[in-house]
Amino acid sequence: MSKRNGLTTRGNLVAAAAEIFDRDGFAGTSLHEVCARAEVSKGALYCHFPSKSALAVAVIERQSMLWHEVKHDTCARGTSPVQALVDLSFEIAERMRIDPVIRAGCRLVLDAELFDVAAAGQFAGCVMVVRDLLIAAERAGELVPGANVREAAEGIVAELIGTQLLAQAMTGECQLLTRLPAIWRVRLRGLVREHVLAGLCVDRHPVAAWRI
Amino acid sequence: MSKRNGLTTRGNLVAAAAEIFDRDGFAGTSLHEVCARAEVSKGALYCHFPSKSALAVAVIERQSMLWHEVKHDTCARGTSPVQALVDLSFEIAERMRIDPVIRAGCRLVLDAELFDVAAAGQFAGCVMVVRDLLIAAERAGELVPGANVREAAEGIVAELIGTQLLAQAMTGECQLLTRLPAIWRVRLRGLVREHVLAGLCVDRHPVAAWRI
Amino acid sequence: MSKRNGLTTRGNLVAAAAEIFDRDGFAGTSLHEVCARAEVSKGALYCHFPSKSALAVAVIERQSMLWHEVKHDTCARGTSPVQALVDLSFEIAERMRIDPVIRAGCRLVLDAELFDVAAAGQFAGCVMVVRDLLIAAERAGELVPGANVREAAEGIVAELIGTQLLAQAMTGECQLLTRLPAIWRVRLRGLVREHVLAGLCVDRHPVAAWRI
Amino acid sequence: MSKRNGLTTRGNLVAAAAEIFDRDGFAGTSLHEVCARAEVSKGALYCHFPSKSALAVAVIERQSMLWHEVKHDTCARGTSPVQALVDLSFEIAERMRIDPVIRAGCRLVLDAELFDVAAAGQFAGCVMVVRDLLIAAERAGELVPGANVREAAEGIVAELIGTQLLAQAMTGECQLLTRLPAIWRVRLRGLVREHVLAGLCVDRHPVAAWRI
DNA sequence: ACGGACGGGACCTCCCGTTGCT
DNA sequence: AGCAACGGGAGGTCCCGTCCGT
Repeated sequence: MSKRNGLTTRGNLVAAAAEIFDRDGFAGTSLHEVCARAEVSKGALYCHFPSKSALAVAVIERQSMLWHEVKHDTCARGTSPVQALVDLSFEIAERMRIDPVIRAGCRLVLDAELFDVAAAGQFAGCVMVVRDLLIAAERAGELVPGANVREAAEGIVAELIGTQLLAQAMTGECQLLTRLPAIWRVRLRGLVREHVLAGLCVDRHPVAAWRI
Repeated sequence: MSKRNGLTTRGNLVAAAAEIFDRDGFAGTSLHEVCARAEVSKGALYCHFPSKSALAVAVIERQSMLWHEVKHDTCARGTSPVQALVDLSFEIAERMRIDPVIRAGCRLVLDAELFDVAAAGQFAGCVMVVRDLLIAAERAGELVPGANVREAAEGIVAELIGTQLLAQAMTGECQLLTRLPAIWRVRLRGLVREHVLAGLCVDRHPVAAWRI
Repeated sequence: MSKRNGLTTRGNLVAAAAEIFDRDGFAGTSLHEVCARAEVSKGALYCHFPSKSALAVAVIERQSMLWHEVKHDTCARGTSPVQALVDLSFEIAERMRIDPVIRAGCRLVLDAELFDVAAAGQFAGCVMVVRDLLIAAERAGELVPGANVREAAEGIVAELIGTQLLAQAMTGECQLLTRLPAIWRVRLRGLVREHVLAGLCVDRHPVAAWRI
Repeated sequence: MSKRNGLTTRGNLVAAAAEIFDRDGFAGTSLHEVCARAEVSKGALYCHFPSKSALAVAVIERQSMLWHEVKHDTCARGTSPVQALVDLSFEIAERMRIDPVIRAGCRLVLDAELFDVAAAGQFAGCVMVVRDLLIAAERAGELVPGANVREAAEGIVAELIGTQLLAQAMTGECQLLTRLPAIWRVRLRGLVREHVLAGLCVDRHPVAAWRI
């Protein structure tokens, strides 16, 4: 077999692990299958990760990086903060539907207390991204006075996650995307000023294709 | 060992399984440990459940029964439907904190697609309970005109679940109870009439002790 | 459930055991499946047989009884001893094809040394039946002078069994019946007098239907 | 423990498996005991054979190889084809008595329909070896005119197998060797020309020691 | 005679992590 | 860096035989 780059091997392993963690959970995942999908051998895996847990942490960390990439891409469009928040939610929903890294990360944090630290950082990062956007919106005068930014940020993320899980459990598929407009209709009422709400586009803004 | 009743053994197994499924997930749970905790042997388990999956389904089904018990108990107090809904949410939150059957059921439905049918029924039952209360509230004239009952029910359940998961992942504990007032403040705004909202008690109503 | 006769239960168990021993061998047979097929419970089985081995021995003993039944039926037709021997072989071949008791008995004697005694008696009985017919033929002057009756009897039974196994292993089915004429052509040459051989009907003589 | 060669481990496993399959049959064999006898661990076995069935198939395949080795060795002596056939039968009989691979292979093909393909190939190979020798004998003018070579080959193998099984079941030991002269006396009559038969040595020709 | 919960024990499978070798 | 063989162990399954109750 041709020699691969070390980084390539590591990346393949994380990608393969994300897919199978997403499908089978942490305890249900076999490193053998991960190696087979990444087309490397067990020895190679243990060259990069000292244990199964370390591999899972790597998946979670990669998910965290994706969070910030998404936020950066969304903000780069130059829309208003609230609009950026809505767009961000669509982007998150889309990724929860198809990106194994995101899906696996969400699942792993529920699977084991081993990952508490990583998991906390993970969700905290997500909440922080939302809160930062809300703070920016507050500074831009888009929020109603007296809005509790921290509470709102946590509530938004919680509802997104809950909706995703509920939809997945009940329909077997993820329909978070189709529920987003209704969610925002409830969420933004009482949080965003009327005139901002009127100018908001609560729909999907396709961004440029992003690599898996 | 003395001979126990078959139903007692079965109940012990479900209770023990709920605790360990809750702690370790489906794939991470060892039937050996379940048997040890229930103080029965592997053979006895095999008498009642043909497989690990069947045991998990039994846990989920028992959770569904608890849902309806909770609803029944809550409605039996004779309060208004909206108040019953709020009280119900506190009851659910409390059980999510301490009742292994409820916790395990919530976790199992995320663990395997094997349980899709059971899981769908499970969450569907929960949504249905909420929706029934909302419909009763609508008939009692407690809701604002034009309220989308179905959407609201799904949104409420989704936010409760998401909040629970988020709190658990970030803090290691479940703090759904402390977040409920804030959740209802957002949720009921625009759904329930002002005068009803004013008379609402958004706090915990301890019910009679319930057996595990 | 209606009360069954004790003997009926025992007979059902032997019949069910024969089918499954035939299919799965001794070690591969589950008493659970035997009980299910016989529509009795484990307790009932252990009322009649103290162990799995005892059940197998009962199957073998029943097979021995069938051997002698077959011989009796065949001799009752009043043909010459050599003709009776040929007819008997067809009857044996037919039963090896469809009678679970015979098939299971043949298989069990190869499965465990636990049954050595029973097995020896089993095959010895079969050889004895053949030898008795050969002795009768010798007395009737149908054999060539100097024929070794004992050797011939063992050889005949050995070839029948070997042919059965070979055919079964190679074709997945038992074609002993179709090979019998060729076997007898070789076997009887040098054993039976020419004029007897000329009058012999080497073909299947269907006897009256026999119960399973 | 010191690292062994992969092929050595595999060979040890097949040899150990042959012994225990021979003694206990397929279903009655414990892979734990196989591993203990081969002095390898379960994991090592799993590296070479994905399942118990695969291990059994490997035993059968090795037996097939032994068949052809035996034929090759026998023919290499340069005797006449019929003499080679007789010598081959003694070799087979000897191996059936002491070679676990041969014994296990014979037993496995009766144990499970899983091995139908392997079993068919196994016995077909044995029949083919005999038939090839008979064809060579026919070309050498050693057979009587009109001899049915195919029928004779199958009959010979069938009688050898049947005799082996019968002797084993009745006496607990294998006495095929002692019965071979009598078998050949019957078998070769009417198949081989008189003058060839006269010069035949129907006795054991010890070959060079062969490795297990 | 019969039913079925029950005990305890292996069975095969398969997994995680290590080790010598390339 | 990467690999195949390997070690040890535990998991789920299922089985045989017992025991109480009917």
